[in-house]
Amino acid sequence: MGIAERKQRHKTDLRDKALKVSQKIMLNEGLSALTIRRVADEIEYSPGAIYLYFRNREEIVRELGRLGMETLLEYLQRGDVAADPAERLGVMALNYARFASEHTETYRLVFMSDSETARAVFGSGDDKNTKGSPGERAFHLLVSEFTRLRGSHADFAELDPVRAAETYWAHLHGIASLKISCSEFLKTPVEVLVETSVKVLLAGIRAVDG
Amino acid sequence: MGIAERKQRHKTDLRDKALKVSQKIMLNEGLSALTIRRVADEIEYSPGAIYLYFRNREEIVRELGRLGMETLLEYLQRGDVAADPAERLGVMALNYARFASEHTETYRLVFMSDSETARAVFGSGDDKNTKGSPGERAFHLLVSEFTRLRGSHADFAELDPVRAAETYWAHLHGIASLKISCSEFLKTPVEVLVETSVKVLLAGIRAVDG
DNA sequence: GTTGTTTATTGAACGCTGTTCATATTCCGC
DNA sequence: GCGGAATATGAACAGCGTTCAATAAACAAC
Repeated sequence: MGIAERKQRHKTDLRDKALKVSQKIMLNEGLSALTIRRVADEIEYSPGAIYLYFRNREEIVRELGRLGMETLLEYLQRGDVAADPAERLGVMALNYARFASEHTETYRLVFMSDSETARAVFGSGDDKNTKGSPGERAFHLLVSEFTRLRGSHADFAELDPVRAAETYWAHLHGIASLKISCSEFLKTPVEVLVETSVKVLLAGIRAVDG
Repeated sequence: MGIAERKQRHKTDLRDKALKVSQKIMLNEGLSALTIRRVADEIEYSPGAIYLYFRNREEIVRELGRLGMETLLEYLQRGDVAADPAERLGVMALNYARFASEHTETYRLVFMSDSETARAVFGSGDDKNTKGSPGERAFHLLVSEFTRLRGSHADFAELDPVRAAETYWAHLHGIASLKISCSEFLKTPVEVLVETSVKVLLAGIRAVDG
């Protein structure tokens, strides 16, 4: 049945093309420029054809969110260069901030718009992806790093890895998103803020939980 | 010249009414339900009339942001009940989180939408309001509390109040906004997260800057 | 190769949005 | 009462997401 296959391939090809175009539009002109008619124009189909591949605009946005989250995951994984868990957490923090500043529109889309989008990224997808959603995997990176930290330093013996990871992430997200939505509010450069925050947080966790 | 006054009063009355209605709509049905036609309907005027009182929809949203920020300011000022600076910072943090959860839509509008809105809230308004914008005043509350903390505890002698306030705010914002946009991501209840974060941050600041 | 059926695609339409503007109405000083 | 200014309207424009009857294309069967 090569025919059915070919048709299926054509269909997913078109879907991918639409997705790629959508991402290009979002990155270049912002999420508000991402309209059904615009995507249809770009792939040289009629607006209605988009609905053969996506339930609605929201589904496109959600997919872009997932794609973005995969990228964030890659950024975080580059923290592996360091040997010490604490140092790795520092590198991850800086990479997190770098992702936010280099992919502002994506970051906005995933973390600062309606909760439906976030759910698509963090929710354990229906697919039998055993590794979990990109959001879960990213969060797990932090958790396991804090677990490692607990094991390697006696000062952190009482640390709760999940709690610590949530605190860590929330803090990074606070810096990154404040910079995006209230750019002139934070006078201190983001890198400086992140670096000192990492120090403060680790010192604080050690003092409180240790 | 009673007539001109009356007309002016009528004009500002109508503007206020439109603003009040707009706020009601936003709070009850979300920002997306706030449309020009809807506001016009509610105050029983034609859609075009709105543009006699506001330059555009954005101006309405910005005003709602300012109003919301005034409320946040009130929430923060209730931290005055405590005597100790550190304790006051703790109360303020909890009140901040409470504001975000009780005025989710407003919080979203001010801190999680386009930077123009935030600029209206944080930017030193053109008006000769000597006390500064509500955003600046709110931030100043934190700064002065950290200044007080520095003066009252030898442990915090080297603390930079502005830097500390930024870190503090960013962290609170991180928790509040993550809870809003990725509600199921944070497993730990917000109050718990805020309380432990306050401890961690203060301990961390003491350890690093002290 | 022609037919019949299924699938893919279209283009017009609906109801909504913010915004503008010529028109109409209302009000005020004279 | 009259002229001019302020105020208000309602239709219009261009755009949006989305739906759907009508059409075109692709295929299977004969």
